[in-house]
Amino acid sequence: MMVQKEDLGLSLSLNFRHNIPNPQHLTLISSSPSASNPFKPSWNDAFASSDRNSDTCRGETRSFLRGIDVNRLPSAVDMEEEAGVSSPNSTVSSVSGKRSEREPTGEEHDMNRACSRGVSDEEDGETSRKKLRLSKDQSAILEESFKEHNTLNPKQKLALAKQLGLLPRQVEVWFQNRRARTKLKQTEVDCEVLKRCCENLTEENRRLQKEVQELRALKLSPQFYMQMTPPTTLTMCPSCERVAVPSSAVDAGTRHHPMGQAQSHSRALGMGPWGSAASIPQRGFDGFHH
DNA sequence: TTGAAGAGGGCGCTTACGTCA
DNA sequence: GTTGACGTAAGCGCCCTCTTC
Repeated sequence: MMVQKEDLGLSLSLNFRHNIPNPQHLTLISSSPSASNPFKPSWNDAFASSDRNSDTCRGETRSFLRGIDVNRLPSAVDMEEEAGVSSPNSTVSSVSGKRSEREPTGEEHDMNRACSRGVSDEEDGETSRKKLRLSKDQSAILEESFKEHNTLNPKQKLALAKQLGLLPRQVEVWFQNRRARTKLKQTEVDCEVLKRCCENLTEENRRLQKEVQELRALKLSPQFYMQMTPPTTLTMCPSCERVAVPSSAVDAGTRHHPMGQAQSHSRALGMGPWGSAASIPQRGFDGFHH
């Protein structure tokens, strides 16, 4: 289904109420409308006050939905509509996520059987689980709804189920699976970013190790120290990130600073903050200052 | 005010089915 | 026609939050 795949790329930054490993977790792509408004309360409140969102979507899609859905169950829809949301014996609870509550009634079981496209009653045994395939239009509408809000309250669920000619349970399952797919996609993206970050850090570590080796070589060869041009990696000013003039390691420290902040450029000498244990292994510099 | 019980919803994991190469 | 990979609808158990008593 192309719509879903495309939308996966657009909805990668959705936040979930649960299972957020880190509040500052990576959020890379946020072009989805749901990304800008990922939190449930505002959406639910908006829906509770009026069914504007659903009505808008419904108005655009209801017309062409009629008669196109191979799985459509008008009788089921009417039954759902008649079920009161607040009633403890309502269909909402009977089709909600819990297994004990999902035990289908006789009529609901018949609906589920009827939803099994192309499966005859003879083939559909009591223990077999026949899956229906949502139509492209149904998936598209669900995607549109998901873009607006990635969770549904019972009212929304019923409205969407009615609109699509599906059972509320089917809408609920679809949203659950859709959230799972979005999270999986986001996890993959985060993993890629972390991998690149790790590679960068590895490269940085390699560079610093090399720098340490160079400094150690300088330490072990003081007779060459004064004649040597400092390694280019050692002449970067840590404060202004300008490369010092390599004419002299000593001069490099003060050449381009009007205030003569020699301590900022003492790195080539193995002194100062960069030359201390702050960023370079201490054992490499023990005795170097003394 | 506090705590137990139940309902409802979400998520992770898994299974089973449909589709396609 | 068969098969394996893949996508996805759906089942199940657990956890959390909220409400009620």
